[in-house]
Amino acid sequence: MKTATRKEEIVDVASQLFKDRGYSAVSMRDIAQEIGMKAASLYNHIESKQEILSLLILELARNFTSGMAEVLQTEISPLQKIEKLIELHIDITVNYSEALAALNNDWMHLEGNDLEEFTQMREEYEENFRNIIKEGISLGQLQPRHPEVILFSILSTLRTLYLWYQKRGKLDVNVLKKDMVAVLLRGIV
Amino acid sequence: MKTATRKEEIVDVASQLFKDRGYSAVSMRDIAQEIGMKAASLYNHIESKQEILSLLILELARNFTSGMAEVLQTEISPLQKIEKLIELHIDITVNYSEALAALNNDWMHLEGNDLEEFTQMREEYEENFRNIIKEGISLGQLQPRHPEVILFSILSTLRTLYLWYQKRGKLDVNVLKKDMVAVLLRGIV
DNA sequence: ATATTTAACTAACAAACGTTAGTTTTGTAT
DNA sequence: ATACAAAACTAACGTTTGTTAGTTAAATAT
Repeated sequence: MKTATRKEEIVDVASQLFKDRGYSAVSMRDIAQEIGMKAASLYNHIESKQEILSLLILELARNFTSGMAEVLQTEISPLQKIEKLIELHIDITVNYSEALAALNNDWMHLEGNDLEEFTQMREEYEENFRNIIKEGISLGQLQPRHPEVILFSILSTLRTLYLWYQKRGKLDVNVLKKDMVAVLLRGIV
Repeated sequence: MKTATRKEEIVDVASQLFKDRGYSAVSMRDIAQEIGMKAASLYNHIESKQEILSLLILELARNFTSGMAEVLQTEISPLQKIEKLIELHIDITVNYSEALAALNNDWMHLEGNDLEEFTQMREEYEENFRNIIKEGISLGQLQPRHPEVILFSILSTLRTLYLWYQKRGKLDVNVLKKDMVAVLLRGIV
């Protein structure tokens, strides 16, 4: 992937290292070396190591939030909304798998307002998802099981999809969407 | 939980900190302070920070391996084997949720032989699980979908269950087992 | 060509890291 | 009471950490 600016390149390279080793185990010297410069030079483009993490995670979180907003304002059934959300996760996974790793594993290393903003977005996202599930149960479209269990089983699969998509990365995106929707909604038996 | 020896207490306290912040972000001084001693004193009981991680992860991994072995040698159908494995994961989650976090998030910080041993156990476990799924498909007990997708959707849910079990930790274990089996096997629609 | 900005560099900082050495306290057995 | 072992302590080590200051090279504008 060609990165336009140097700042974007730094964030991009950092995200790959974060995915493999985690935020705390990656030093500024590691990032610099991977690019081919000295650590001090990074600071001509970014403010701090924190800023890299913040850029990675918050940008992606806003992506999820706006995707959810779009689904919510579409006039379709709860079941169709869930399908749309599954597709949203898959699209994001395919395009931002490195940043997704940081979001999943290193969000707790955000500081101050960034941390607050993230956790709030995450809570809201889950709450919206939960409400869709509850509505689906009310309408008889979903099995009358504990909404929390349903929400968890769907989200945990979608959130860790990035780990698998790269490893067995030959699957076509549209095939993957069809299969995931089928497995998550209709089970495997 | 009462811990018999001081070594066990150190490992136990460390596992809680690792769960919240990750291995690399937790210092020996953090662990010591939580217990109420100085960092240097830890070395009267353990060899290194690495040893703590290794004890946590490898012990748990062997737990999964022996659980899988037990399921494999039982003469039941593939579907029933999958149910047994779901219950195995839930039992382990309930009893070792802190160590599970380390296993999931910090295994890559294992070194040398420990890292090799872990990755091999993990590969074998997944391979065994995959074979059970394939057999289930052959027998017509499971939908004829890509085994990889089925394996992934089940494992990703079970592996991150520890994140949810504590947050909404009021659910009875047996209820949880029933619900998870139902959701994972028969879907939600 | 000259001046100005951009982005690299070297050197160094103070703090935190895992760990070791040597010493003192604590608990137990005789 | 004395001797011994276990487990705490203080002090310090050599590295590594994120980051700053000051300087030089490269690119751009006038």
